[in-house]
Amino acid sequence: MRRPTLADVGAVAGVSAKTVSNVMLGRREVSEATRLAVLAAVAEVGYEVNLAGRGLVSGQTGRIAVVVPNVYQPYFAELAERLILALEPHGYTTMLRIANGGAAELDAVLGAAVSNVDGVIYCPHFRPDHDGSLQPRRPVVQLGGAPTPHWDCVVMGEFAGAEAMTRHLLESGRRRIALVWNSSPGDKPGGDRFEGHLAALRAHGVERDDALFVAGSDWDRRASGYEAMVGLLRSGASFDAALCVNDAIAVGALRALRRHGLRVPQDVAVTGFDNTDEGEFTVPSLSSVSPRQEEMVEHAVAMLLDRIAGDAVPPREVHTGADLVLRASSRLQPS
Amino acid sequence: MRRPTLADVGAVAGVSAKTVSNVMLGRREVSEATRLAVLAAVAEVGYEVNLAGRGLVSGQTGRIAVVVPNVYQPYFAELAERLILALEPHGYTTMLRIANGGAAELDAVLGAAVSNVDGVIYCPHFRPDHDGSLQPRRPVVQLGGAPTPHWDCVVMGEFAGAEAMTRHLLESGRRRIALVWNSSPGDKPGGDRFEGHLAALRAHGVERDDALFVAGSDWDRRASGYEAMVGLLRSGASFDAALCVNDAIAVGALRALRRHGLRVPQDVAVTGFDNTDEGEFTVPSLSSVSPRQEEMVEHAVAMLLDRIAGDAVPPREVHTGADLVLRASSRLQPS
DNA sequence: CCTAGGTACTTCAGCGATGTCAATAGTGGA
DNA sequence: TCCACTATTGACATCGCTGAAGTACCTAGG
Repeated sequence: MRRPTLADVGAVAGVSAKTVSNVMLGRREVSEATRLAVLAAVAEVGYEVNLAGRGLVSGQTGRIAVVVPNVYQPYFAELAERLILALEPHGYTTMLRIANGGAAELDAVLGAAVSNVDGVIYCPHFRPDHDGSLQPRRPVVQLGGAPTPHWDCVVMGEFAGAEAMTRHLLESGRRRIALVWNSSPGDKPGGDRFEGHLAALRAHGVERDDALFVAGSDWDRRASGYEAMVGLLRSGASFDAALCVNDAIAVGALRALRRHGLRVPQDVAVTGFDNTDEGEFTVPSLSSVSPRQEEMVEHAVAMLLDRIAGDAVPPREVHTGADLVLRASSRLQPS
Repeated sequence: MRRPTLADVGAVAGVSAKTVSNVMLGRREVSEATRLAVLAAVAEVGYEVNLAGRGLVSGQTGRIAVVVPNVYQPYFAELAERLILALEPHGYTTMLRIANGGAAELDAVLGAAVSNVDGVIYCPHFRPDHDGSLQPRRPVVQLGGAPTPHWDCVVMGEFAGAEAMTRHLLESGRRRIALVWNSSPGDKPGGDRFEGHLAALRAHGVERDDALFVAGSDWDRRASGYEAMVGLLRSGASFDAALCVNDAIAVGALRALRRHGLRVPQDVAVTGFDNTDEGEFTVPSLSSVSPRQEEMVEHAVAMLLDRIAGDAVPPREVHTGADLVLRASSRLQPS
């Protein structure tokens, strides 16, 4: 029960292996009669192209690695799904790789772990501290996260989104806005989301208060947001809003506030980031920044295909927008 | 800038390509001195094994296709992540394929779409109506869903889980248990979960009432559970519990009940299935059947590896257990 | 009738890696 | 000193496929 080869098909159809190859590749230099005979033989013996053989000749694999920190987090799951579906029509299959943490992520992008793919789409979790000493061996496009000058980046509207959401809170009369972030403990806040938040504060003449900054453990799990918010409540800080770094953290924070007897949004407004499906069903439903994933994925795929085709311009940055999705958790009136 | 080959490494190390190959494969018939020299040369030229070449010789690809209906649904996302991580230590990389709906799913399992992998792990969405006329061309293990006699199946504790949860509801004094299912409209309920539910009803002498069966659209999205529950409420049926076919549906149902002014669990107990992370953070937190995913994934991977190794016994069925995770949504006392 | 040019197909080499088997070097014993 | 044996290493063929180049046949134009 050996897997049939081109030669086997050719023997059945009465032509050479090369002619069968030409038919499989859709070449025109094959007569219609031969083509039909070959296709019949292909069906008869159940032939399937062996991509190893083809790849050996072409030097291409037809595969793209998508590197995400995890996939149980709705944000990355949705991203991964969109990427898989966007790559498919271009003839690429997707190797999904789970890698999180600086070293593992960089290895997944730069190391031997992703050999045998034509390119990499990298969705970072932490800001990678890559000093540029290692060059990627194949085209890399980074999707989200803090941009680096080492490869192409699609930068989501982090700054604009955080700024707009903070402005929304300020305009609703909130003044003491807590930040529930996901940096490792001891870390300083940073990144474009943080900068966007600061910009809005400055624009409204509100002073920044570091006592209102709290970070969960290094996972952006719901439980981490819960812990972080519990910590903030215990610290005795007073605040009337919580800008959470993403929806998962916000969901955890919502629960902590509820447990603590605080009403959302009357006592504290809560907002998230990513606009995951889940936010529509929380109690109260969650205001969030929607990052236009579709647009991001489109850009990432287009840039990667350019690179694979041999485009050699220096690394680019594409910036996408962000939209506010306002729901009950940040309105003054309860839903 | 051609990609270096075994011969290139050999030229640097002063040995033949074959010896380099032996080093890469970890063969013992290489002296320690040669081994070190080769490894140094590998690092120097940045050599990476070309899997196309290796695959051509070995006839293996080192890849497994994981077919899921979607990945934005936490149940499948968690499953996919576990599978990827479980396959990695065995030297396999995962091609994640998104396929939903009977035809697309079967094609993804049987058709040419998954050629060039060593095996397939298939997580079905609908019960596949496969008549067995098409034989899979490579080892297939089905993970979850209704078992078929056509390939190996890991059957989660659907019957046991649904029975236990229904029993729990009955023992808490609930008598009119609505079923919020995910079959297409017009479909009859079915499957082991349904049977498990019926068994528990029978055991308690409670009669089944088809007016309490409601199905969302064919997606197990949260929104679908919302719609389904709205429909049930509009129908005027009276019920004191809702056994939802999965957590996503349950989350939607919770929202619909809340909107309608019904209290959970005081007026209506709500339960889900899958025990996704999200259920811990809903309001109220969600009772759910936990399917022991870890165990399922373990079995699936083990069975697939057996098959790939050439195990030719007839298709097997492995049944895994299920655990009740009881939270506020099905307790009589509010949390 | 001959030839140029096209069509349809075949033959051949080679992509990179590894299995087979032969060759070589080194070791210990007679 | 020579031989048998083991431990390493190398030469070659091969996996399935496709690009390049070649062959056979046919048609049209002279």
